[in-house]
Formats: sequence, C-alpha cells, structure tokens
Amino acid sequence: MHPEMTKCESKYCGCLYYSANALARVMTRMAEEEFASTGFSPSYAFVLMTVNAQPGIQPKDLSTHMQLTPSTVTRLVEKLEFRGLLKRKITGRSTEIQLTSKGQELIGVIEKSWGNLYERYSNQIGEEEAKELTQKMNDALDKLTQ
Amino acid sequence: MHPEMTKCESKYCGCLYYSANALARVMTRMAEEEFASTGFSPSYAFVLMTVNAQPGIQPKDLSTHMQLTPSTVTRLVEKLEFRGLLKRKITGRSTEIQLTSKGQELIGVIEKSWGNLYERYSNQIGEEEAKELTQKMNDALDKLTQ
DNA sequence: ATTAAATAATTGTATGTACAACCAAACTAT
DNA sequence: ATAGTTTGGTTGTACATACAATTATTTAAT
Repeated sequence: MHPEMTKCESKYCGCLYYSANALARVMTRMAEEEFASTGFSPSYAFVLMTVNAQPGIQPKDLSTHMQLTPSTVTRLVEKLEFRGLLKRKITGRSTEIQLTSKGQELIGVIEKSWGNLYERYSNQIGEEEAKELTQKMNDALDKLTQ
Repeated sequence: MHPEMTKCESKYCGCLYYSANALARVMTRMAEEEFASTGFSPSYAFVLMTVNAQPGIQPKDLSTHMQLTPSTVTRLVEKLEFRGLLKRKITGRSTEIQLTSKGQELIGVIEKSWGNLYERYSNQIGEEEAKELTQKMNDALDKLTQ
C-alpha cells in the first residue's frame, strides 16, 4: 500500500469524479459564506463579474466559459435582469448582456468578497499549492473539453 | 502575461471555486454517461459502492465521506431503499445501512462502469496526470476540512 | 435523578442545474 | 429562391442538493 493511501481507506478516493465533486461542494460552501454579504450566491456573482469583465458577452459564451448549460445561463441571466442588475439586448438570434448602472455599483463589493474567498482558501491550502492546483484543474478541463 | 494564461482570457480562471465547479460538472456529465447503463446516476452508484465496501456504514459517515449534507444522504438512501437495493437497520438514534441481495447483484455492473469512467478520463488527461490531480485534490480537501 | 447540551436522522421547502422539446434566425446546398 | 440544417436562445419539467426546523436518542452537568 502506498503511503499516500493511508489517509483514505476507500479505493473510491482515487476517482476524479468523486474528488472533483467533493472539492466543488466544499468550495461552494465556502464561496456561499463569503458572497453572502453581497446578497448573491456564487454563480450569480460570477455572472456579474464575467459580464463586467467582458461587456456585451453572449449567453452562449457564458455557457461555455462557466461549463453551464444554455438553459441554466438563461435562468441566471433572467433573474439578474429581473433584479435590475443587467439587461439583455437581443438582435436577431443573438443576445448581448450588459450591466446596468445598478449592477456596476455592486462590482466593488463582489470583487472584495471574491478577494476574501481567495485569501481564505489560500490560507488553508497554501497560496502556491492552491495556485498550482487551480492551474492543473484548468489544464485537465482543457483536455476534457478538447 | 504568462504563457499558461494564453488559453484563458479571464482572470477568474485563477479561482479555485470556479475551476472546481467547472471540472465537477464536466466529470459529472461524463460519469452520468458511463453509469447510464446501470440505471443510476453517479451519486446513487457511489452510495451503493460505498455501502458495499463498508457494510453497515452509517448515514453520518456517508455524509462526511461524500461531502454531502445529512439531508441529502437521507434522500439518496431512502430512494435506494425504496428500490429495494439496500435497507436501513435503525437502533436508537443510529442507523446501519446494508445492501440487499438485489443490491449486491448490481455491484458488478456498477464497478464495470466505474472502470470505464476511469479509463475514459485517464485517456483524455493522461493516466499519470489524472492520478496526480486526484491526489492533489484530495490533499486540498483534507486541508479544507481540517 | 433531572435537566441541559450534543448528536443522528428526518422532513418541508427552496434553489441550482440539466434535459428535452421547441422557436426563430442564419447558414448551406441545391 | 427554397428546402434542409445548424445555431442561439427560451420554456416546461425533473432531479440533486442544501437549509432550517424538528424529533428522538445519547451524553454531560448539576
């Protein structure tokens, strides 16, 4: 038995599906706590940040960028539009998403929470290790999605 | 700009929350495809495998093991019990979970799908890299959950 | 012994996400 | 030009998961 196996009795801990989901749930719980002060759950905050970084982005691109299905993106965007934080400009079959001024006002708070989240997990995991892990996960993501 | 940044234009790709969730969704889609032939979605298959590996396991332990909340485990277990694949033996406030014979019959098929899943992502990511990544994620998980 | 605190599990309810079906717009090929 | 195909986006619906509140059991403290 390998020494690194001692911490985990179950052989299923060697499964990427299992570990990815467990880690995602832990990170989501943490992100929910950090973003709570903004009034948004993490996915909504992420949409706002992404639209802020790429004004005019289309739902399709949000979808591939966040690895969410188009229907999920529709739901996220329509709720944020309902709350007056962004608006959709439809031309033909394509749609452009822009922040409203009300939405822009929130970016500061959201980015601050995002910074807090980064600090929090970096403290626990170690900043360098966290960066490295994130990078490796992104590499894997690239390979898994061509 | 670092060379490894070229693939990802957004600074948010450096966020562990983001990457963990994106990877988890991609892996879940893949796992759903592989487990489809068993008639279970991956979480249910995982419960069955875990109970098979640790007969008599308690919901609480399943919960911490899978990083799922107790209520979620209750739902998973009650559906599997309803389908006659496992049964709960309640003594006092604690519960022991066992596979039924019907449940045991399914283990073979499930483990085979699990192997297919392993092969599939190993082929895409590279077996060594996949193992390494899984290990690093488990290490991070340990640190994030004390 | 009796009360208080902690723990295991469950229930009602809400939310995030996905799938399947669909519509409308834009290509493509005849 | 027109029919077929592809693509962006939306809707109805279903499911996995979480949160808050609750019950029941066990442990701890007086």
